[in-house]
Parts: sequence; C-alpha cells; structure tokens
Amino acid sequence: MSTEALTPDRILEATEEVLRRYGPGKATVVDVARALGVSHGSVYRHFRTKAALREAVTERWLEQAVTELAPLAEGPGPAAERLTTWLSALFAAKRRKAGGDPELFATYEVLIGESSAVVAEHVDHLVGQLARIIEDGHRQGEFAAPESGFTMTARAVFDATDRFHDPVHAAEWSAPDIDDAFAAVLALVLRGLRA
Amino acid sequence: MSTEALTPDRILEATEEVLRRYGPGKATVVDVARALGVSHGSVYRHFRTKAALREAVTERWLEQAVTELAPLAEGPGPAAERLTTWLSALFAAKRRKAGGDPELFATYEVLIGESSAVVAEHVDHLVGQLARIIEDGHRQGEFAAPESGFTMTARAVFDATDRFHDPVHAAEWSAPDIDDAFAAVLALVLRGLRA
DNA sequence: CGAGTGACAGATTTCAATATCTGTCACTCG
DNA sequence: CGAGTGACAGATATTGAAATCTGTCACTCG
Repeated sequence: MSTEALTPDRILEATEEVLRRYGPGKATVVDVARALGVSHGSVYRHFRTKAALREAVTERWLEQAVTELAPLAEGPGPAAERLTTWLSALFAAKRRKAGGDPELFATYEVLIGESSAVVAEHVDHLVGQLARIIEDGHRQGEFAAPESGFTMTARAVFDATDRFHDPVHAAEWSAPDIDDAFAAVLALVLRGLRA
Repeated sequence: MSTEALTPDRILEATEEVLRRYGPGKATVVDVARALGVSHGSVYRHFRTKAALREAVTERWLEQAVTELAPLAEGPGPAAERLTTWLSALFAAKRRKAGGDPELFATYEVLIGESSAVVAEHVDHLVGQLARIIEDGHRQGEFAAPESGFTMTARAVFDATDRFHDPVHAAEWSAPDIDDAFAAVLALVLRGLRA
C-alpha cells in the first residue's frame, strides 16, 4: 500500500479518524497503522511514542480554535465590544463543539488532560489575543492602565471567564441560566477594565 | 454490640471513617456495618440507599466550610476588605484541604461529583454570604448599585473566582504563579464592583 | 411493637489467565 | 542507503467465572 508516501500529516489524519471512531481508550497505534495499510513500526518512525502522536493531534485541534478567533481580536471597533465578541465567540465555539458531538468532545477532553504543556501554550496564545484587545482599549482611552501589565490583566480576564471556556465545566454549559451567568461575569469584568 | 443506640450520626461517622480508610471506590455499606458491629440491613433502616448515605456525608462535610466562612462574611470593616478576606479564606481552606490530605480530598471530589443537588445548595449558601458582603458594600457607598440584583452579582463574583475554589481545578493550585493569578482576578473583580 | 437480623436475587466487582498493545531492533528490498 | 517490516519482551487490556455487594423482606426477640 505504498501508493502515497507516508507523511506525518497522513498519519495524523488517520489518528484523528481512529480516535473519532474508537475513542481515546481504545484507539491504538496498531489501529492507526492498520487504517493506513502499513505496519505499526512505520508509525514509530515518524512519532517517537504514542503520547507524542496524540500530542500532535491535540496541537492541531487547538490550533484551529486560535485561528478562528484571531480575526475577532484584530478587527476594528471599540475594545469593549471586541472583548465581548471575542469571549462570546470562544464560549459559543466551545459549547457548539461540546453539544454537537459529545463523544468527540469527550475524546479531546481526555487528550487535553494528557498533555498539559501543549494546552499551556495554547492558553498563552489565547491570552495573547486578549492582551492585544485590552492594550488597544487602553490606547483608545477606553480601559484604565492595568496595574501589572497587559498580559497579567488578560490572564485575569481569561481566568475569570474560566467557567465558560474550560472543558472541565462543559457539563454546566447546558444549564438554563448559563447565559445569564456569562453575561453577569462579562459585565463585571468589563466594569473592572473600564477607565 | 448494642452498647450504644444506632443513630444516623453514628452511622455517618463510621461511613466517614470507612471512606477515609478505603476510598470512595472500595467503601461498601457492608464495611460500614462491620465497623459498627451491626448487620448491613440495620444501616438500610436509617438510610434508604448507599447513595443517600454518601450524600449525607457530603452534606456534612460541605456544611463545615460554610460555617467556617460565615463570621468573615458578617464581620465589620470595609466591604472590599471583607470580600478579599472571605475569598482568600475560601481559597486557602480549599488549598489546605487539597494539599494536606490529597487522598481524602480526592475521595470528597468523587462524592461531590455524585450528588450535584447537594453541591448546588452549598454553592447557594456561599453565594448568599457573598451577596451579604456586596449588599453591605453598596449600603456604605463602597460598591456601585448592581445592574441585576445582589445575588446575581454575587454569583458573578463566585463564578469569576471559580478557578480558585472549584475542586476540579485543584491540580492547578500548586502552580508557582497561582497567587499572582488569584490577586489579579481579585483586583479585577474589586474594580468591577467599586462605585 | 419496632429496632435489628440474615438469607436471598440480581447487579457489580475481583481475579487470574489470555490476548493485545507499545516500543525496539536487526532485517529486507527498491 | 534508508523507508518500511515484523518478531519480540515487557506492559497493559480483555474476558468470563467466582466472589462480593446492594437492597428487600419475612422474621426474631427484648
């Protein structure tokens, strides 16, 4: 089955497929190899361990969210509005993924729990986007000067809204009053940022 | 072994002991009965199911935290200071319990996950204490009038600090920068509340 | 009478044998 | 040469039979 070259990308695609089909508990490297029509030894030539393979899949998946949100962070308009839009989009995207395909979401929850380093980097990217919005807001006189740097403040905003984007809270996202709760926290945060 | 009457309280104590010793996975009603020197049928005379028994233990444990914090919510002084003290005490207590006896904490994490209704009531109590502080702050002109009621605002404060009291985040509480993160969120929240 | 018992049925858990998987490496073959 | 192989050792997962547990209830006995 060597009609196509065995690239890391092809392996990652097959791994995603296997994870989607069998879930995180039953997806094996042998399954991935079988799906590609090669021996599992070949997979190990491209990824040193099963953990590295799963990490690469996780990285890919998280990257998607970052690029989806980037335009919202850079767009024009008042910072408060952009912040609202950005946080709402983050929340909506997470909810959509959690509600739309709960099994796949659960799979990624497991993967995320396995590789905290990858997640930390992803969070840093998101906080970076938040920091940019807040910095813009300050430049336009909309937001007060932060006491301890834009990144620290962005981090605080990210932490304060944790309940609305951290997958560990996914079960709470279908509660009837979750939108009110989100609006209340968002309002509190915006008041805290304003000049 | 009928030297003492078999009361719900004695059963609960024995259950706690058994949970502490064997953990949530291996603690059985038979174990509890054995520890009390009675048959397990007797335990079922006081608690309809094993789940009800566990719930009662959880309730008792959570109650403890509420009564510990109550004096801080009612004490004198500026509301901002009381809020800081209260939230810091909540965070400190959780950290102490998580770090001091991780196994026991893990046990209670499991119990908490089992009975969301009990937890919801407990959260309501805590939010009530927060609401009292915020209401006092408003009465003294320290805090602005909340847009959507004191309870809703208190809930927002509770949600915004979720990362620092929700057991699902316990693993993050030993990170080196967690105190800075807490201080940053607290500062953001206080700015959001101020008049 | 009524708190406590213990045997019971069906559900759940344990345990050990068996199968599968992970990661390595000497090897093949284009 | 070097991408891909497949047999292998040790680790992990599966399986089904046996043991234990949950919840009930007719019963005992002070």
